[in-house]
Amino acid sequence: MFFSVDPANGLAIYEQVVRQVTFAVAGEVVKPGELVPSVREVARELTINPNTVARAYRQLQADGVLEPVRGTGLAVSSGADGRCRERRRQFIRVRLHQVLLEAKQSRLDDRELCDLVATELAAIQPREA
Amino acid sequence: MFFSVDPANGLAIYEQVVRQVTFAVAGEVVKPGELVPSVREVARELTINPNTVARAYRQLQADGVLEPVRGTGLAVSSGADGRCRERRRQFIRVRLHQVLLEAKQSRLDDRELCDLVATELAAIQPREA
Amino acid sequence: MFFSVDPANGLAIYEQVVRQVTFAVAGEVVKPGELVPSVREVARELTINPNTVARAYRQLQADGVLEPVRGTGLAVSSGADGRCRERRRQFIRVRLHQVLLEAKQSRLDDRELCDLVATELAAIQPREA
Amino acid sequence: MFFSVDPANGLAIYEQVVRQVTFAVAGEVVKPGELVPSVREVARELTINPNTVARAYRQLQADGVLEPVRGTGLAVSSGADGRCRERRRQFIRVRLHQVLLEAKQSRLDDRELCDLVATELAAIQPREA
DNA sequence: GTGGTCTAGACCACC
DNA sequence: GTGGTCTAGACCACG
Repeated sequence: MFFSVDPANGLAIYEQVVRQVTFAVAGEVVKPGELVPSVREVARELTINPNTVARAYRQLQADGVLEPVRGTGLAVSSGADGRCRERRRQFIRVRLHQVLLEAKQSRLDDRELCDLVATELAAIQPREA
Repeated sequence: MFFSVDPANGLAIYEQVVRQVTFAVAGEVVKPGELVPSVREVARELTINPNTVARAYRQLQADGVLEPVRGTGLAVSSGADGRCRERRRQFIRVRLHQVLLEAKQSRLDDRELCDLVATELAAIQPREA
Repeated sequence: MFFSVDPANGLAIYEQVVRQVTFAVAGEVVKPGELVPSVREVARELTINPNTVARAYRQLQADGVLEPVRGTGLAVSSGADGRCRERRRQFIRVRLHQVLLEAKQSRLDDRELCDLVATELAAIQPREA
Repeated sequence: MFFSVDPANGLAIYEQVVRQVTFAVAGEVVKPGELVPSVREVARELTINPNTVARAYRQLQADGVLEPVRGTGLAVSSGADGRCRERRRQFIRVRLHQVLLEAKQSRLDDRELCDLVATELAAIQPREA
């Protein structure tokens, strides 16, 4: 299993699944043509409702990330990796923009904001000379 | 009026009001002891329901940011500015952490991530040397 | 001035004034026939709205505790001391009953309740061999 | 249903619900992990508005007494029993203190006060040796 | 089915 | 005028 969810996250569980799968494809943890775990398996593994997984997979099909293989399961669509990378980039970009804009609009001091960004960037990247 | 809301933001309107007021106090747009606009005034101004504003103001009282002045209105509590600044810092910090961690976990390339951060930081800051 | 109010008490200010005067009469701090401070004086002293004091005095007249002395002010009614003592007794009795009943209904342990009562009784009475 | 409300109590209905639930948890009528009756069920049972119940439950979440189980309902938080017991104790203690102090300050005779306390304590306790 | 949110409109006490 | 409370009814996302 290449993803997990946090039920007490505030975000909808099915959305967490959608994003996790999208990012897994973007990061080439699963490649086009490979099968993703079945709805039942994911539900059992994460102890969430199968309906919730089904809903996520339904949206991923609508997104063109997954496609059904008759009688076998769901596979990552060909070319989905590129699209997922773009989606990941957009996602990160928008969220970054939001938080930085919000900080600026709240009249947070420039220096304090830069400090925060630097600190958090460093915290994320364990090794960085 | 020192704040506004976006009804189609995804976030609850009352939460937007709570945050806006908190940030306004943090940025010293309103200072301790000063009255905030009345429930009805805010509701009229933002064309939202008075109950929604009342709910936000109620939470701000629970947060120790506002306090009632009987028959007069709600005023910023003394010492609320410091607490609001801390709350603002925490808020920004957590959101930054979330998005950066998410980027890292999705195996986004370090260089691409840094480019994004630099770009968005520049976009936020009007003056660019 | 033989009483005070706490604006941030939750209870209405005018009710606090009513009760304080009633209890002052019951405790013979002011006796029948004596004048109570004027509306303006009380308002100035407690820095509350004169309307609020007037309202309290109005109710005290309706209660038969105060009566107007033409051109002079308001005086404690004759016989008001007895009535105020009875009112005070009732008031305390009812409030005691409420809190004890509530404690019992919430399944608070008998022993813990008795401890609380004893402790608070002792705290009230500074000297008690 | 392990609680009830009195609409004409002076206290806000939602506050009565908050207190009843808190005391029920303190008295182990409901235990951590167990679900509390749904908003709609309580509203139907007590014939009050669902919004009023929702408001009480919202505050209980803020108090850390209840926590949402997505799509299932609200459950008593783990460790809430201890906190609720402490809160119950504080609540009773403060109310006792208020009424006793008030009695003392109104110069009520010590003997009369003790009589009142003894009488009401006896009235509360069914068994009387 | 669950809780969460919002709107609309009403009544209250207080100043 | 102010905030506080309650009711009524609607829509949403989630499981």
